Amino acid sequence: MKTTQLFTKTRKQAPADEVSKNAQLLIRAGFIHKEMAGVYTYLPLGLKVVEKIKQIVREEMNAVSSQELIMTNLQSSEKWETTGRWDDKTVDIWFKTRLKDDTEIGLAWSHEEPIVEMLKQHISSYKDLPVSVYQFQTKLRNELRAKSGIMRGREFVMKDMYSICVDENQHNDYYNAVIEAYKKVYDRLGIGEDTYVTFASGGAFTKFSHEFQTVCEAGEDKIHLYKDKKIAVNEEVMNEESLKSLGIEAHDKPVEVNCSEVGNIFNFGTDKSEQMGFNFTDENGQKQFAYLGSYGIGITRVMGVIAEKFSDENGLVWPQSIAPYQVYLASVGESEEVRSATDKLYEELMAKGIEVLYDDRDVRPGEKFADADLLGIPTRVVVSEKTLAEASVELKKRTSKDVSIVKITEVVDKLYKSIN
RNA sequence: CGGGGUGUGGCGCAGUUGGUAGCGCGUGCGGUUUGGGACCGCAAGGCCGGAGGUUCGAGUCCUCUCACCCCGACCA
Repeated sequence: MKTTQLFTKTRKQAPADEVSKNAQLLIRAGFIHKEMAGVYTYLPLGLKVVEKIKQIVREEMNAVSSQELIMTNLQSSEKWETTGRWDDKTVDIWFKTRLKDDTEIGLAWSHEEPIVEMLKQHISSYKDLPVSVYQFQTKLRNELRAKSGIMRGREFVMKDMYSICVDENQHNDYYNAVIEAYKKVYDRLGIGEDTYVTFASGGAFTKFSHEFQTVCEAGEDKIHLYKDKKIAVNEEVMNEESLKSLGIEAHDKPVEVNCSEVGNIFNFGTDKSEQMGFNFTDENGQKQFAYLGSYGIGITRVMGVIAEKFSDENGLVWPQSIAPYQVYLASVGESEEVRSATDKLYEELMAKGIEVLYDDRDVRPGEKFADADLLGIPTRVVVSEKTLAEASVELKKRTSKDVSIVKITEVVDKLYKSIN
């Protein structure tokens, strides 16, 4: 992609109505556009990042034999009434609307009840199990107060997965496999080291849930880390009873850190299937209640967390795995020689399948460098008369100040190897 | 939802005691520039969130309303 063709330009100033770092940077860099409080459009650059995050999640969910589908955003009230969660007093973030015939319907803030109802109709035998399905869907939540840019919006993209197992062992095995799959996801997203499996409230259905909390100054949660025991506990469940059940003693001293919840998984056991009448026939012809699990990852929130965590005073700093482009190619000086050499390099990089953003604008070098930094592209390649005099180009990592000189004949291979 | 704050060209802001809007960035054209967001000139672009009111006259005062931001509460 050439900068002159790319939809959206960067801007020097962030809009006054954004305070959170992630939104300021993402807006300045042209990744997102604010529609209203807590509601953002994902522009071409932002969409690329979202899709890359989704693809990593997709690969890891497929690896635990889950199958992708997509549910609807319009939901009937019936499905939620069986669990008592249609009530606005129980779930206070519902967006509700009406059909022309006055039927009240809800806009999806979660898909748990609808998906269980749907699965019920397709599963009747132990031979159908275990099953796991997932989707990437837009969730709509009528939050009283949106905040923190894309980290807590009223409309956001979430991966939610649901597993159905025949018994506790099968279920626990799967649940643990998902925990491992989640760890792989966060590793690949570059936040593995700072992401902790955390004990948290399980809400209405389970005593505890597991959250994946990423250390982040802008996060809304506070967790207590017991590093020696490798246990993290959400502040919301810090009480004697839960600490005792986790084997934490009085002399264990935790470290408190701000975190953002990037994933949350629930072990429902058979509670939910009993409530919703989800059963299947076992080998003996007996009706059994299914074991259910639910597993979420906030796709757009993860993007916000990464934008917050890795950015510096010059802008965004994307991990290579989710950067919108791998290489920022910039020509310095507008001589015919520089121009044609850069054009040629651009074509060669493209031919190798390297995602490159070519800054082909006729602007001063400083502006190109500033934009390369703001956009957070991992590698910057500069072609100028100076470098061409030595048949070379400059290479610079976004995360480093060092500039290396590479022969122009070798740069494509070198980049290809560093990316693949 | 409680408390606080802000709405003026695309963005960031200024606008004195009310006298029918100004700056920077950005944009277009011309020119000089070209290694960390250059500079000169010209130009386009706003009825001041919306409605009502006071007044000879309202961006400036009053009322209502909408939107947005922050703190808190909330976050199965």
